[in-house]
Amino acid sequence: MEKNFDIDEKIKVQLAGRGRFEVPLGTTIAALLEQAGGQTAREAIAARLDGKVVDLCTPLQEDVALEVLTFDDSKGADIYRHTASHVLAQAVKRLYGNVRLGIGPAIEDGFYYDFHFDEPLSPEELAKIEAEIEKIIKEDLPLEREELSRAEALRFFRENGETYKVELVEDLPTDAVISCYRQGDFVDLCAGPHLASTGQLKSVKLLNLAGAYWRGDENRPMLQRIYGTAFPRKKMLDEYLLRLEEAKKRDHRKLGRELDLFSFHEEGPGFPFFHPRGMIIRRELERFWREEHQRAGYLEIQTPVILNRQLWEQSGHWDHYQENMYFTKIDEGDYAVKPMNCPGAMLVYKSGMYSYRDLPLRLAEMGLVHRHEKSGTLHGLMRVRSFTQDDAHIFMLPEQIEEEVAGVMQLVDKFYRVFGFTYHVELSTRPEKSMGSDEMWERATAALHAVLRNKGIPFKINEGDGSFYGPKIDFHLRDVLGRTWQCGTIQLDFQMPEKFNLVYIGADGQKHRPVMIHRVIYGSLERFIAQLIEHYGGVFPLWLAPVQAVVIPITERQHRYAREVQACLQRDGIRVSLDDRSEKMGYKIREAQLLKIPYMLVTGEKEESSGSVAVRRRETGDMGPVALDVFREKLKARIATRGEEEESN
RNA sequence: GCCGGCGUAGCUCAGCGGCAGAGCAGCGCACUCGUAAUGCGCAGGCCAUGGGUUCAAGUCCCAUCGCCGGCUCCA
Repeated sequence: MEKNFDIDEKIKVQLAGRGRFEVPLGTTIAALLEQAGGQTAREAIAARLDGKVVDLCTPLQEDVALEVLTFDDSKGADIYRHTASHVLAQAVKRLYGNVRLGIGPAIEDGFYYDFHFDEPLSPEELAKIEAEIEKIIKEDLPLEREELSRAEALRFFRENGETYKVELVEDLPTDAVISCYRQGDFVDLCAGPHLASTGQLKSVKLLNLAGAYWRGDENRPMLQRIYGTAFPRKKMLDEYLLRLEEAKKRDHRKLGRELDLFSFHEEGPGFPFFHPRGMIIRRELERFWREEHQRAGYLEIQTPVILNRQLWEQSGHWDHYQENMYFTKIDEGDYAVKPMNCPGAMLVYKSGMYSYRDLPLRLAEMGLVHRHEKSGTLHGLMRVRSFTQDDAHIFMLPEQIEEEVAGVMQLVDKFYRVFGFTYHVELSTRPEKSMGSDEMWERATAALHAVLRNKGIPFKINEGDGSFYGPKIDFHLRDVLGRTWQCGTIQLDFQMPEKFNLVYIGADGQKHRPVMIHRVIYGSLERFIAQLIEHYGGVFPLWLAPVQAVVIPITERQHRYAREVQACLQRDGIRVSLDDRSEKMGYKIREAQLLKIPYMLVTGEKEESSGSVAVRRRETGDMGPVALDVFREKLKARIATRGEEEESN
């Protein structure tokens, strides 16, 4: 018991949602919450004290406003999982003698901890570690915060051989408060806050094992990272695991194979092969893209895949991008396979003479680029070594920046809307290493700002994350599983026009330098298709479906009629196949459902005699008979609208 | 590229020193069927590739290639 001479002194606490409390000076938050009672108090993880997040064991020293953090609060969830990561570290320390600790933060949906083991850990051992974690939770060890001096901290971690922790302490700013958290026999350097005790953890699960460079630097040692997650209720963990399973089922690599869309082969690692069904999706995406770009005033170009070395030297790629490029020789001359389309577009611009009245000039290109990606980074269609960018370069007057950027944003919005993606926007500003005058940067960044503001679009600023030639706006798609993908980007570029000495003739008859926008909407056709596959779970909307309808005759007697039905729909450009195998109708339907074909047209005796088809929809099942020409017209209309107005039948 | 794991039939997987297996898919035959799997039969393999250990190697060891989970990087 602490002796306190001011034991009678009271302080006033404003507890959010619960009103005012008066308690003795030095009362801990936990004690106050116990007194207050209620659901929130029981689920409390930490508290926000006048805006600062602190442990529940923090004593109250003055009149304050207090807010309880629970798992529902993202900060609360982080604290919960951060404590789980400490328990993981404790378990590992108990089980393995010679192990050194790296770092162990909470991340989205979970946590990890990095360890240096003498002998690599095998995945089977995760179960053992999990069991030890359970034990520590049962032990219900209180977490105690202690602050110590830099010298004390260094001595402590040096004595314990924790070289990584020593490095962390050494790198802390001189004025930093250095704190450790202790739970039983385990002490870890940590700013906190934490749960009050390990017993507050309920469902902790270790998920996988991976290598990770110390401090993310590929020149430093590689540690072993254990990933896990934690939830206050078993049910929440189960739901999360179910979501992971669901994501696995939607994996575009699996669906790509099952739906026969594309393949990869050892003969060309990272180079995708598109199959006929996959090509249909590509072509439909391109068709939509061309229609919309023509409407938006773009002109399409195509530039060569292989270009001379000198061009890449001029563009700066030779110096800055060489390790990602492929090279070849033609008649003794050095050439490179293009990793980007811009230099080609520069040459197209330079082949003409432009007046200010010709601008903006919007040159679009479905450009196939090749980039040498490190072998370990390849990932299905998401990360490949050759891909098609839906590129465009807009050459314009400086005063046209705002309008053009707004135009691109509008186009981006139209595209993502069609696929049912929501998205958020990020604005990246001038990085350390960059080119151009301050004035240019300010002007460009202000222009991007202005467009976002005028459109009332909320955005996040990524300070210093722009490209070296200009600021940019990135679009992050959110798919049906809630994952986000960086997709479209709009980059302002003052550098390329300079390097290539681009000019236009102004109203004053003098030569001026145009400004350029570099932008993509799909990003890369390959990656976008991968996203679509996962977003839709392979269930493509009618206009993208590789097979839009399948005709299913019930017996051989209807084969002739079935062929007529197929031919009738094919004449109008509908992608329709015929399943005339000697199988039962149920079997054919099952197969069509698994292939996610939008319409199954059952043709039996009744349909033949009435010139109709029995329509079965992928989503809703049997819809009953419809006259063939009525169905055909409806289907055509539905395909043409690209799902903008889904009809009921 | 780095760390760890994995490569067996088209696909999903079993076999883990002693004769290479199953289900699905495929092919053939029979069945002619009304909204998610008809039956029978037949094929299908340089067990990723190259080396080694062993009387004997999918199985153990080494190397290479590819894939998977991460790190780094990125459309």
